[in-house]
Amino acid sequence: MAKRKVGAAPTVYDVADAAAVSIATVSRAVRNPESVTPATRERVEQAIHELGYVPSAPARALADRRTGAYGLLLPGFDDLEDAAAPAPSDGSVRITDDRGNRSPIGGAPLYYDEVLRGAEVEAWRHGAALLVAVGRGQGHDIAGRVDGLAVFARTMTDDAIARVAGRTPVVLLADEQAARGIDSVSVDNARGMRALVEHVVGELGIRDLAYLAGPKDSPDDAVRRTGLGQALAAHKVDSRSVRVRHGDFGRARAAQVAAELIAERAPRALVCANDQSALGALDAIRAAGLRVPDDIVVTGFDGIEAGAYATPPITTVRQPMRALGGAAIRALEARIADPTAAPQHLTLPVEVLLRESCPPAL
Amino acid sequence: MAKRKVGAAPTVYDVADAAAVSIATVSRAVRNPESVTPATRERVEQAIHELGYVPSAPARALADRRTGAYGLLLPGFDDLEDAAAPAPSDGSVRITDDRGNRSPIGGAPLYYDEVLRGAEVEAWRHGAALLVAVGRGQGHDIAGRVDGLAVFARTMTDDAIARVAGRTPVVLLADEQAARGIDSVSVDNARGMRALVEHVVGELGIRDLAYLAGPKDSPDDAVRRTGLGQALAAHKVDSRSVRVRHGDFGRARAAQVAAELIAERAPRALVCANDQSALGALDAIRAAGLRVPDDIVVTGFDGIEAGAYATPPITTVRQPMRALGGAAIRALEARIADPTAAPQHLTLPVEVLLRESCPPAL
DNA sequence: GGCGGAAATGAATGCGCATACATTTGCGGC
DNA sequence: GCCGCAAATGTATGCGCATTCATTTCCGCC
Repeated sequence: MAKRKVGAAPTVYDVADAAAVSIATVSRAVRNPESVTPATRERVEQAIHELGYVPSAPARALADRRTGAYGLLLPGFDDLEDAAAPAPSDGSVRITDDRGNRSPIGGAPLYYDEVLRGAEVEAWRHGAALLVAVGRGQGHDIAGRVDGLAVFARTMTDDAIARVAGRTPVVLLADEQAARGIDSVSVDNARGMRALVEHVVGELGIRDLAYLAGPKDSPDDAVRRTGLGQALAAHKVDSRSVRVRHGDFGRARAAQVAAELIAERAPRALVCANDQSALGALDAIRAAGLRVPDDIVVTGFDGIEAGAYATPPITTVRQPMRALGGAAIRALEARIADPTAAPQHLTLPVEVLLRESCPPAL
Repeated sequence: MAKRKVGAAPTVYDVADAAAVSIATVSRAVRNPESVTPATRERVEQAIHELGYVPSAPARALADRRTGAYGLLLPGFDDLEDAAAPAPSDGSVRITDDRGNRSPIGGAPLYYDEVLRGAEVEAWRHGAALLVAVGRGQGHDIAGRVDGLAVFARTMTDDAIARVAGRTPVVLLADEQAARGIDSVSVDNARGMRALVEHVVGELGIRDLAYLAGPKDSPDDAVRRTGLGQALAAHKVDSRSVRVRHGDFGRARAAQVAAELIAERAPRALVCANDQSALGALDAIRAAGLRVPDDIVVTGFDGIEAGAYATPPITTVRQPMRALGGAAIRALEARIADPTAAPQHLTLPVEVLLRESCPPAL
C-alpha cells in the first residue's frame, strides 16, 4: 500500500489501496455501481466508509469538463456592504428606540430568498450545486466555476454579460427587455397590472383612478404602467383622466405624495406601483380620515409579507419568485443540451391576490 | 501553434500560443503580474482579452488543493419542495381571493436572505465564492466542493456533520447547544429575551406577565424561555405567577391561545416567543376590545418585517443575521488558518427594538 | 477439460492549471 | 567585449478523477 499522507483528504488512490482494487474500479463503483461485481462494490464501499472518502469535485469537474454547478447572480443592495465587524457578545444587549422606523432591514424586499430556493431545488434535482454571488458589475469571478449563469437584470454590465455569455450559457432574469441573443426568464408584470386594473375598472366599475408611480427612470415602473394603460384602454377610460404622481417606491415618500393627491381631490381608486407605496398610501388615507376600501380602494404590487399584515391587507400582484428561480435553471440546462437552439424568452404568469384593500366586490 | 478546438473554452495553452509565451508565463501573468515583464504582461493580457479567456476554477482548485469556495447549508421549509412546473404565461392571469390568508409565503421567516448576503460579502472579500444548498440531512454532496461548510442547526444529522467535519472545516450556525468539538457561531437569544423582559419588568414596572410560547419541543423556544426566567429572577418575580401557553409559532394559533388567556384574565404584559405569535396576540387583544400598549404591552422576537408594519408596531428582538453570515465565513477561515486551534464558540449580541407595542416608557 | 466470448478489472492518459526546477536573457562592471 | 549574477521565461510534473483501451476472469457449452 502506498504511503498515505495523513491529514490530507483521502483520494481514490487511498480507497483503491484499502479495497485492493484499482482506482478505475473505485471510480466505477462510485459512479456506476452496476458496472461492478457486488463483492467488489461491497469492498469499495466499505473502504470509502472507513476512510470517509468524498470525491473531489474539482478533479471530477476537470475530468468531466463540467463543474456540475450553476451560478446565480443576485442584485446587491446599496446599504448592504457593511457586513459588520465580528462584535462578539460582551453580555450587554443594545436597546434601541425603534418607534417611527419603518425600514427594518434596509427597506429592501427580501424575495430573492425565494428565487434562490427555487433555483437550488431545481439544481439539486439535476444533481448540481448552486453558486451564489452578488452582482458587482463583472461576474468574471464565477464564470469559470459554473456550467451556466443566471443573472438578474441590472446586476452586470451588458458588456460583461456578453463576454461571459461567450464562454458559458447565460440566462437573464426579470429583464423584460432582455437582449435578443440571450435566453431570458421574466415575469409578466405588465399583464399582472393590467389584470389588476381591469378588476378595478371592470369588476368594481371604478373609473376615477390615480396612479402612485415609482421613480421616473424605473424600468419596472414603466412596465407596470404599460399594463395600467392597456387596462384603461380596454375599458375606454381616458388615460389622461388618471392622475399620476411619482414616488420612490418607498413608504414614507408615498405617504407624502398620496396625501397631496388626496388633498387635491380623493380618487376612488389609488393604484400603486409597489406594495411599499401602497403601505404609504394607507397611512395617508387614514390620516385624511378616509376609509379603505369604502372611500378609496388601494392596490399594491409585489406581494411582500408586510402587505398581507397591513390594515387592511393590501390587494397586490405576486410574482412567482420560486418558479422564476426554477425556470432559470431549467433554461440553462436546455441551453446546455442544445447550444444551437434559438434564444428562448420565457414569461411566467403573475397572480393577482385580492385582499381587503381592494376586494373581489364592493 | 497547436490546433485549438473551436467551441471549447480557451485554456492557458490557447493564451500561451496567442501571446507566444509558455503557459507558465500566462499563469504568472494572471496570478502575479509583478513577476512578469510589462511587455509580456501586455501581450498576455491582450491575448486573454481577445480569446475571452477565463481560468478554469476546477483546474485551479486541483492544482492549488483548495477550491476557493465556502458552502452554506440552509434549512429547508417543509412546504418548499414544490418548485412548480414551468407554467409559461398563456396570457391569462390568475386572480385569487386572498382575504383571510395571512401566510403569503408559507409563513416562514425569510431572514436567511440576510445570512446569505452576510456570508457572500465576507467570502467575496477573501476572493472566495459561496455555494448554497438546502439541508437534506446529508450534505455530502457539497462537502467535496468547498474549503469549509457553514451549517445551520438542524439541517444535517449529527452523524453527517461528524463525517463531513472529518474532511472539511465546519461551523455550526445558530446552534446554541453546539457540539463541543465543532466551531459555532450563534446568537445570544437568551440574553436578548432577558434584556427585553428586564425592560418590561424593570423599566416599565410590570410584574403581571404571561408568556406565549412556541411548540413544546422547540429548542429556540427553550432558549428564549431561559432568558425570560433569568429576567424574572433578577427582579424577584415569582416565575410561577407567569402563565405560559404554548402555540406553534404561527399567527393563527397564537391568536386563539392569546384569546383564551385573556378570557381567563388579561395580563399586563404578554411576552411572545416570536413575532408571528405577537401578531396573533395583537389580533386577539384587538378582538377583546383592549388596547396595546395601554391595557396590555406585547413583545415579539425575531425582527420580521411585518412586525414593524403592524398596528401598533411590535417591540421585538432582532437577530444580527447579516453579521451571523459574515462571522460564519470568518470562523471557517480562522479554522483553516489554524486547524489545531481549540474549538471556537462565538456568540453575537442581539438588539432589542422598542416600538409602540411595548414602548421605552409608559 | 478446453474454447470462446462477455463481463470485470487494470493500466495509462488527459482534463487545465500552478509551480519547482532548469534554462535563457539582460545588464552592470571590468 | 566578456564574465557573472539576477531576473525572466520555459519545461516538466502532479493535483484527483473519468475513461479508453488492454488484459484478465468468469461462464456456459461443447
